[in-house]
Amino acid sequence: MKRPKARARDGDTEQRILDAAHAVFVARGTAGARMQDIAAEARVNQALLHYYFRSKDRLAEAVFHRAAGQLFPQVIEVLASDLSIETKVERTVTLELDRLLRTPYLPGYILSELHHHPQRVVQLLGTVTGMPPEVLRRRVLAKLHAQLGAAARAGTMRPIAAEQFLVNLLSLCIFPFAARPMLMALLGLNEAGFARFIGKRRTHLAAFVLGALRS
Amino acid sequence: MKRPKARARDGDTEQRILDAAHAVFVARGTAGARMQDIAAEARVNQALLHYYFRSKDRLAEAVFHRAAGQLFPQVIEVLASDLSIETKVERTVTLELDRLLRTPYLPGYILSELHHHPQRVVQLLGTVTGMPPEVLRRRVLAKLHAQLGAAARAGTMRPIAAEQFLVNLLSLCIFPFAARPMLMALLGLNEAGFARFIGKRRTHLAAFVLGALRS
DNA sequence: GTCTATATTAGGATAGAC
DNA sequence: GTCTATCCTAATATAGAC
Repeated sequence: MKRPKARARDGDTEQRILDAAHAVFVARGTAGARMQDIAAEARVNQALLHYYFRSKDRLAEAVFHRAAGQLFPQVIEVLASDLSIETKVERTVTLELDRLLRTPYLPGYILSELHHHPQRVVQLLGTVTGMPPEVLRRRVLAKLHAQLGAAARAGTMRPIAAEQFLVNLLSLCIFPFAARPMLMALLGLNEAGFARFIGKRRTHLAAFVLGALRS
Repeated sequence: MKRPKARARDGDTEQRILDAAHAVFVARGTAGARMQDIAAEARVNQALLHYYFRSKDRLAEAVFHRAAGQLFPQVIEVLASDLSIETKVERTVTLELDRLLRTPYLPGYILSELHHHPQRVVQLLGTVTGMPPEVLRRRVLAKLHAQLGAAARAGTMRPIAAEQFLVNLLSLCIFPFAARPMLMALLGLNEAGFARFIGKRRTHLAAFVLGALRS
């Protein structure tokens, strides 16, 4: 039974470092983060960060990878499933808003990282979802395309391209968090007010999107 | 007629520096940007950056301020006006998508900066719009609230909170650009493909939003 | 595995000539 | 206003003891 010195009750060191790095990278961005700050947050010294992760860059990648992994698989699962469009909309909204309310800063971090390191998008879609981008695309978009097309032909929904549908849904769920500082100022909300706003949004959004689709 | 040495045909130095700084800050973020790179891009030496802007921080603020100023006033103008809700939606969509198509990286930059420097949001709303946040809020939200309320009572639209309406509209327009690298990979688009996607979106979005509002 | 101490470079900022 | 040269701290990374 191999086990390191079992310091305090903090779980093992590598995890502690990852958690600390997550906090610092999210707050300051990869470029703005300081290894010293991460070490302090993890209550270890700087050398140990390099022992486990070799360089700041690799540590940043590890953090990004883990964060992205928490965020995407669930939604993809839902959207690629055989559920009805109505259920997909409702479930996606609930799933995403509840998830993001617990980590409201994640979208800002992910989008910021992707903006400054577009090469990470490969890692994001590939490694995180477990399938190559083309497969992911086929699974999700093809399914939506089929469902939306059928509904349109049946006359129950007005026609909409699967891509626009997908982007609309993601926009409406994610943007409020990505733009949170701006929206809080614009709408005059504090943390609690923002949470209430999202709470109302949980019921509002499904109605809004389904209303837009209904013919 | 005061005029500096009139180097090349580049406009004056301060402008050149601002433009160069814009390019570098947008690409790498404030923390990741290097003063040396900005100097090179502007074809001046590093000392001159400090002569004009005193410090990297002030230069970053100047760039952010200018960028934000290009982005917001127009939409605010439209949304606070006396135009009908329908016209506001159509005009906002067209205005925003056309504007962003010319500078698709701007939302990523602005959101990234706001995420890492939330204090800039004050500057953003205040200085950029020319009015204090509360006034801005009253002007835009009060107007929308009145219009949406009237339409709901008249039975022509289903009820919707002004805040949700505003956030929905902004989300649908801005998010695709903020998440551009991700969406391009997810949808399998190159630059041209993304532009076509947005082109279709110009007509799609107005119909989508107005469809959602119609009772 | 974890630490202290230190090497080394990078990068923002300034002095001072022109 | 613009340049060259340089200062100086901050920050990543490594060496080597324990």
